[in-house]
Amino acid sequence: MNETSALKPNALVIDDELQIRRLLRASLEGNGYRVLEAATGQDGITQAAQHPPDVILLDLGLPDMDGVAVLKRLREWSRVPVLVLSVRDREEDKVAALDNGADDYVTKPFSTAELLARLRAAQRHGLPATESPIFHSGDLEVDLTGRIVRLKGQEVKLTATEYSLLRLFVQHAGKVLTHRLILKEVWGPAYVEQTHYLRVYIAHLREKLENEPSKPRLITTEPGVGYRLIVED
Amino acid sequence: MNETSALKPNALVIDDELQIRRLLRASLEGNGYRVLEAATGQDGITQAAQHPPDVILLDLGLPDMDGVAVLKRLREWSRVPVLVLSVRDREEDKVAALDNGADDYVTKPFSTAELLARLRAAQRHGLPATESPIFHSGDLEVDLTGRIVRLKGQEVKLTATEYSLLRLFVQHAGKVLTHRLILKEVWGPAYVEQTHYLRVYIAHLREKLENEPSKPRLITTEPGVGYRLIVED
DNA sequence: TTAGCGTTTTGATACTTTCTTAACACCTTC
DNA sequence: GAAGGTGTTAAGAAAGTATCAAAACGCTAA
Repeated sequence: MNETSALKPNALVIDDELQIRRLLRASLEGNGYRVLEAATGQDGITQAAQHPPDVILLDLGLPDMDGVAVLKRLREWSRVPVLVLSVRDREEDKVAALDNGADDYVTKPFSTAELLARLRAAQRHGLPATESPIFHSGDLEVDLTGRIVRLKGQEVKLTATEYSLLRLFVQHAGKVLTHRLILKEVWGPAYVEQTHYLRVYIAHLREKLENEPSKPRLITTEPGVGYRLIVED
Repeated sequence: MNETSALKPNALVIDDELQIRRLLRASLEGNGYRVLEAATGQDGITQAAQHPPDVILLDLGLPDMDGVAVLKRLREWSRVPVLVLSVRDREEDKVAALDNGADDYVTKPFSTAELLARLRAAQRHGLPATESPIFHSGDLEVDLTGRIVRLKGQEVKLTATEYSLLRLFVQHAGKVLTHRLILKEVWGPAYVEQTHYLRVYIAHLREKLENEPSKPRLITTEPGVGYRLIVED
């Protein structure tokens, strides 16, 4: 039974020097990041827009535009953590970068371990300490981060398997999920033929979540295909 | 962001050297901060709890306790931005501080302008200004700043492990915590498989905190998944 | 250094919940 | 009314959980 795997964070490296990019790619990939690269400020902005990264490493000495200008442009629409890398150690450069939205300023040459630690610190700022997103449909409420299911405000107890089935439906709310897909996601690839498991557990969920389990309104059957979670509101 | 901080942010300086405190006070007051001071780690923690500051400047070389220990204690209940000041320039000191929740690490001697800019950057991560650091649920009361647990007003003595387990629950009150997560946080990553530890200590907590330990209402079991602290009121 | 004490770790066993399987009823379509 | 897919129920098997208690550990004070 598989868990939702924590995805690798994406880091975007904006630096014109190939050597630095290589060094950073090696360090970052060795520490669980997926790395995107841009050699110019313009390209960096474009990439950040197309594939929003979890953190940006920005060199100040770019060929096409000033690093602080890149930062300003980014900050017009994004709050992604930005760690500035620079050979310049002048106070006013640091102040300018930090006051224009940089989360940290690291002077080259830098120690890899320190850089990674500062990166982790910067990433913490990215995550807002907000409430968890809650899925609603009719009387049903599902808090995916708290693993809490409520019906008309009242908590419903689900077993591990029931919950992981419901979570799959919530993650694809409104869409038809085929038997095979559900079995693969909830029980694992070896179980794609065991459609009777699915029937038993769909019955359990309906028993616990539907007003009239024999007339399901929440989890509907798509005969010959699969099931679907209906979204109301 | 709280009202006062919009006008004059409070900065708490934790440093044993009078000279440094004077220097920082001058710089900070000259730039619109209201300054509080503490000469020891213990006093710093107390002051932070009593007058929640908007930002903390923490020296690592304190006489009474290790700076990182102060940081850890603060992070048990507060997310206030902390800027570490230190004469130590060693990589492992920086990594330790940053990974234990510091927002930035500045090596002495520092440039005042840079320090102020880093301070502004740290403050931008502006975290929800101080909720009450005392948690309540039913008869239970947990004071995270003083590490005090009360039941119907009466203090309950918990061992170090019991407290750190309870603290984890309080910090994620209402949410289901998986066995693995709890074991990783309380015992360390090497113990994620030792679910037996967890059972024993959950039993201890229930024995000390529940009315009827065999019918737990406070710490509930989510079979096959983990445990959860129930929030009442 | 050692004795004593509270805490942590380990082990054994009883207990509870969930999973798996199977048997059968049902409904819809041809 | 047969056939295929679907729904319901229940029981044993398996997995996970609670509890008690003893052993090992580590700290403090004599």
